[in-house]
Amino acid sequence: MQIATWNVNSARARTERIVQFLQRTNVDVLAMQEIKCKPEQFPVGRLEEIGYKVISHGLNQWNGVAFAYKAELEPEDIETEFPYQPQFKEVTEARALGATFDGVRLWSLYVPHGRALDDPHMQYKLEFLDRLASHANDLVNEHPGGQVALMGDFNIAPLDSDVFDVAFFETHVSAPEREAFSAFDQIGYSDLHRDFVPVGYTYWDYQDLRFPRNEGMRIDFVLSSPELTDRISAGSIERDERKGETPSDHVPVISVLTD
DNA sequence: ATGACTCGACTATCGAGA
Repeated sequence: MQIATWNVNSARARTERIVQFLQRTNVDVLAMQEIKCKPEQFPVGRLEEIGYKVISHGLNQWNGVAFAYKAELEPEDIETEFPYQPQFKEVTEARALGATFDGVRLWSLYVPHGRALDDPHMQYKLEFLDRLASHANDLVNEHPGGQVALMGDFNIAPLDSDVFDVAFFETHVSAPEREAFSAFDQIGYSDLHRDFVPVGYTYWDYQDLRFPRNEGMRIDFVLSSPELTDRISAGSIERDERKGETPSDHVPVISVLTD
């Protein structure tokens, strides 16, 4: 099974990009973030034409998460939030979508940005990660041998080498954020791509020629439970997806799992 | 070239992104 994650920065603006990616890679499940639409606005018909179905969760033009999956798969136990997922301004935002495919529990996740170190959004981000780690820990404790993948835009660069200039950034590289990210390692989850692609970015800002200058950030990850980590046979960052007409500012990350 | 932001929204500036 091949799974992928991609912050598409609008499902509607990126429809043909998504279609071409699915046709080119033939992935079984694609977790998407920042779909920026409600389910009734998602271009479901276009994906059905190429043999994929869609589950999406979006409240408005912000955030939004989804799965595109091969039509023959049957997702189970769909959840549009995880237990104790924090709210922002009394709203549980569309930042998490869970579904089980062929016995593998997948979460499509769009971790809050944080905005600034002293912004309330940063506390929201840290709480979101803390409660996500709690849930991830519960999943493997309650189901020993459970295969779980936390897939998405974590909005954290864990290593200095994951950004083009660590001094340029305040958020995404701070100690509290990296500590929150390392909690997943402490409960046994692994970065599924680091061994295959030790160096490389997944995001380049649209501004200031960031992509031509290769000034990016590595902030999109697949964090896997031990039993799923045992199945990984290849991983890639699809850097070429940042090229061409109207790309997302993020590129897809693909994981190949043995059967 | 991979080239100087982009998206969707109260359609015209603006919040948000990172």
